[in-house]
Amino acid sequence: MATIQEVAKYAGVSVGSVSRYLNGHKLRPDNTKKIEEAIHALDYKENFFAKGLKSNETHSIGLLMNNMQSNFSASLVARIDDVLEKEGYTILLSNYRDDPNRIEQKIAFFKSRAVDGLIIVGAEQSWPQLECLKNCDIPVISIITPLDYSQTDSIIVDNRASTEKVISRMLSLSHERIGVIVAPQTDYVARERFLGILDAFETQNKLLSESNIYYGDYSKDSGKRGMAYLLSQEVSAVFVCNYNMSLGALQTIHEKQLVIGKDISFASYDYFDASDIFYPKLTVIKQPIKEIGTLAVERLLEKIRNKNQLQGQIFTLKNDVLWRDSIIKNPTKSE
Amino acid sequence: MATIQEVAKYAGVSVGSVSRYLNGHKLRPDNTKKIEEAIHALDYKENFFAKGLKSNETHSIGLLMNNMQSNFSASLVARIDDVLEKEGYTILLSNYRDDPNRIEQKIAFFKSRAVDGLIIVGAEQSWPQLECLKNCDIPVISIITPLDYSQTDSIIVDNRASTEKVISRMLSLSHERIGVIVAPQTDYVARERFLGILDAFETQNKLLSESNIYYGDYSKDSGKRGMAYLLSQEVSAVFVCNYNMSLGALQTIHEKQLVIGKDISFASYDYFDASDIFYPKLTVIKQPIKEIGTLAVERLLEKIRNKNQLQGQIFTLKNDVLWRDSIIKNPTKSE
DNA sequence: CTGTTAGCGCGTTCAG
DNA sequence: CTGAACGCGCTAACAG
Repeated sequence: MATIQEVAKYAGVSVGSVSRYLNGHKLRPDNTKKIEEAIHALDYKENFFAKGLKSNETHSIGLLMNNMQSNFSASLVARIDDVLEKEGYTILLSNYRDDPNRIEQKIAFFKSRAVDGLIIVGAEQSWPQLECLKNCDIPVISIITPLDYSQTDSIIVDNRASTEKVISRMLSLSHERIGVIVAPQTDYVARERFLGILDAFETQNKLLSESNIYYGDYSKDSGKRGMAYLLSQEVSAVFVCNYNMSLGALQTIHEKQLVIGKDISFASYDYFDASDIFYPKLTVIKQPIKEIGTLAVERLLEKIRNKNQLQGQIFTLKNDVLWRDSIIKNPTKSE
Repeated sequence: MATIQEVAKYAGVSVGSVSRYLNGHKLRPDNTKKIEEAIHALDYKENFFAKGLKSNETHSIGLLMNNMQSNFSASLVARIDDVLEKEGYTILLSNYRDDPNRIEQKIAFFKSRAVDGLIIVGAEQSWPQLECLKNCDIPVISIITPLDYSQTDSIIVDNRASTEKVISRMLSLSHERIGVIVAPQTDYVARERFLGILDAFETQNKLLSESNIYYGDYSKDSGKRGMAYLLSQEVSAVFVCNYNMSLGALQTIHEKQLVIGKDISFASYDYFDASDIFYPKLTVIKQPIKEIGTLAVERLLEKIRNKNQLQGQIFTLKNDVLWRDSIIKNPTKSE
């Protein structure tokens, strides 16, 4: 690898001139030309380490995912990569698998790699392991969950409002026994989505019976069990609060040979490839992944440029509801 | 950030001793103790750049994905991350979206970031943009497709044999009109899978009619059209060669209100979450993702330690076939 | 075993 | 506008 010194010697100028050339300063045309030739001839490439030693910048950001197994995760990573790439940045990726201890360790690890910023997906404010973000010297963006640290931006979606919409519609279609499979209420998004469900019932002055609520644990298996339980409660419509559990719920429905959009109405949170291959297609709440990714990167880079001086903000984006025929009017109710 | 010099001064020893301590050399117990205290008191952290300037190592590897939208991709990334993490390495991730030009550019980019090695997923030998791998100074592992460069390892699966198994079974179950949706034959995996199909027919002395082959383009939409076409050919069983096209095929099946495992037999290449939620579950060829990821990382690290001296090899892993009841005996044929 | 010191490649002073 | 020299933090080679 050619160094700046070699380029200088080859070009017959000083290293200072080469450095200035590389950093966009103007210098004598003949020198400029000689340097350009030298760089080309020697195939000079800047040295990442030497540069970083001075600038303390890597032009890379750390991306901490809570999991990697959903359409949401995969699309988000892809989007962030796309946007970042255009700015000459790259992703350091890691998956903390919903484990607060791992997240702490990974944050430290990324810092030791001198990332210029951090994007964290799905971290809970309540985790004590996040203390290290309190006085973090690099910019941090939280996605999915709001994090209340003075410098940290949060990008979230209207979990509550969008869930409310779907349940409202079910109620409007005369479903009186609506079953819901919810996630553990220890988590922010789980709570918000549940609140949206309650909002809908309240607005329409209806009551959600406790026996029509199944508390799952995010796993597909709990979705499966939940749906079996709810069917035993003779619900006519079901809403599932997350992707994995909806897979399990669908499995139960199919095993029992029930037909969605006929025997039962169904909707769930989170779009996935397969939501479109059923007939009818499934009604789902679709998060604006591209917008989330774009905004996250834009804000992060802005903070990097401002040396992390910007005050933390919360951005709330709107989900899309894909209305399909998996929800129908309750057939047991006539007008 | 405290430096090694400050630690040395605080501990009352020389920088050399501190450096040696940090690198695991033995030194006088009293000095060891003083240094440890100093490191703790000053909260010393090694400087990534200074270290790299000497060692030329980043303990990071570049991971180049062809896409990020399948279960396969997501699981592979997660696995590689897991295995790498234990060794103190991290992933630089990028997605070249099946674009040879982007791959070339990304390789250069990663090299400029001084990655210690490269894992490339799904690159085709025929791409001229891959020339840069010919005399690559860092280790390279190719996943999915074999790459014939002297230093490059390839980790592939038995596309051909596993496809052959599935088609053979369909033939054994008296299916005479088997439809297949295949991918463009410009790509390695597409060719292998197609060859597996042909193998099965040949072995059983049967003929695959050209009119029962649909050439898709990997897209879901082509799968949709392909299935509609094949149904018009009155096939009794269908095999789809990749994930996206199988989604489209399933959509058509459902739209036409056909029941898999009754009206039609179905199988496809690549496992996905939703393959399990149908009733019956879908027969799929499942790639050994974890083994692929583990082996890739192991070989890569081995090559890094050997300074890329190891001769390139091809490793072929075996797919798993998940046999489910989506394939049945051809009901129109009696014994 | 320990201390000293010369670079690694670059940016940024200075003095010219 | 240019060139020389220093220092970023660390390792390794050498001398003690």
